Amino acid sequence: MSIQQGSEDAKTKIMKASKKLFAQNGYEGTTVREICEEAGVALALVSYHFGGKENVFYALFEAVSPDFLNRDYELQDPEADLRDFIQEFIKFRHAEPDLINLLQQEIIMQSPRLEKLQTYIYTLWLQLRTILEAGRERGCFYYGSLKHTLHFVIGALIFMKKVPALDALFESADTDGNEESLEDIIASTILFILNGIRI
Amino acid sequence: MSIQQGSEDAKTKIMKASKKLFAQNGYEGTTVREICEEAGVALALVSYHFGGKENVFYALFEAVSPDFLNRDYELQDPEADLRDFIQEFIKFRHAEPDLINLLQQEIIMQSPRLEKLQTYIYTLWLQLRTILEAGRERGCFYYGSLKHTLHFVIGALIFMKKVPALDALFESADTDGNEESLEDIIASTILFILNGIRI
DNA sequence: GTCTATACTTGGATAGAC
DNA sequence: GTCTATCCAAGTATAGAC
Repeated sequence: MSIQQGSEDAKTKIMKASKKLFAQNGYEGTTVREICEEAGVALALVSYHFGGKENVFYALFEAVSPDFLNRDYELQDPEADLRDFIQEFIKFRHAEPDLINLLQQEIIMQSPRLEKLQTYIYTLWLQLRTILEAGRERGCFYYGSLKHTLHFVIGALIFMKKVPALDALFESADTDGNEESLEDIIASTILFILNGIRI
Repeated sequence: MSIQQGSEDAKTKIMKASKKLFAQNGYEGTTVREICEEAGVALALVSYHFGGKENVFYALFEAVSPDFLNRDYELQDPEADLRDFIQEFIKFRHAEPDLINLLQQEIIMQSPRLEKLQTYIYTLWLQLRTILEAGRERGCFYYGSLKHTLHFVIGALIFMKKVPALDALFESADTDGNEESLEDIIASTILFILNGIRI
């Protein structure tokens, strides 16, 4: 066994390059040639290591193990659970922005690849649904339609993307020039969502 | 001049077909061949009438004149303005779901076509921003970061898509079997957003 | 204005040398 | 395990008849 020294192997390079490019230009908007050029390896290596473009895509998600996916909520205090859920989601989003970005694209495009990703997505949003339901039962939360509320919350959590075409819209939005720490973002997201459904 | 009788001309057929397919499979996921097949016309007619695939795309947005884009808010009562804005947006979304869907995809994918669509988008969300700012100044609304609040509200408004992969998540979410009238959706969206930012 | 047939381009995957 | 060179499929756009 050889110690990893200096440059990584082609497989790793391909995964890093593809994560970046997929997030930037989408799955279909990215070519294998671009990936290999970005990775600095030969074209053939995508087929050799992964067996095709599509498998590179799946490998990106398999490589990540989001701890919070397996988090078990006690549901004793749904409001605290919801705060925790939002916090964990935003932390993950912050750690893996490209992956979240890519996932978001795939969801919106209803890509045929979603089926194999269903496990990740479904588990995640099911936690949210369970918390929301428990909260309503216990009288912590108030909302009319669970379905719509899920849409609202997911939308608020997932839609956080830098859109060059809209930069001017958000620019100088908060002129006090404050830094946006991760904590600030978490706090204001929790505030917005909880206010939206709290009695 | 001839009266339109029975079947439309190829140009209209192409626009209808492409709106449907673009919304369903995305711009890049749709081929000119598919469009012409769906429209029941010959392949060459896309180039003949529009000068290429991309111009078909733009034609879809040029054809629509969303009245509410030019709506002028007095800002005397920001809360009422916001209610009105949400209502008008959802009504438009309901009337042109394919177009909103397509726009949403393009935004998330940061497509190169967004530049030419900027006019529509920018005007729309600028109205929202203006209302939010006026509301904060007048003490109707409370929120920490304008930028994040814009993200939340836009996310809540725009993310409303049937995702087959997540159907089971929303299914039987509201077991009371109520019909979802447009008014219900509007009401619950207004409720969620206003609660989120109201003092 | 609409058709059929085809040219041109690009992208994914493979063969075979090293 | 990585490379270069090549094949094949699919997509856009064009030419030319009707």
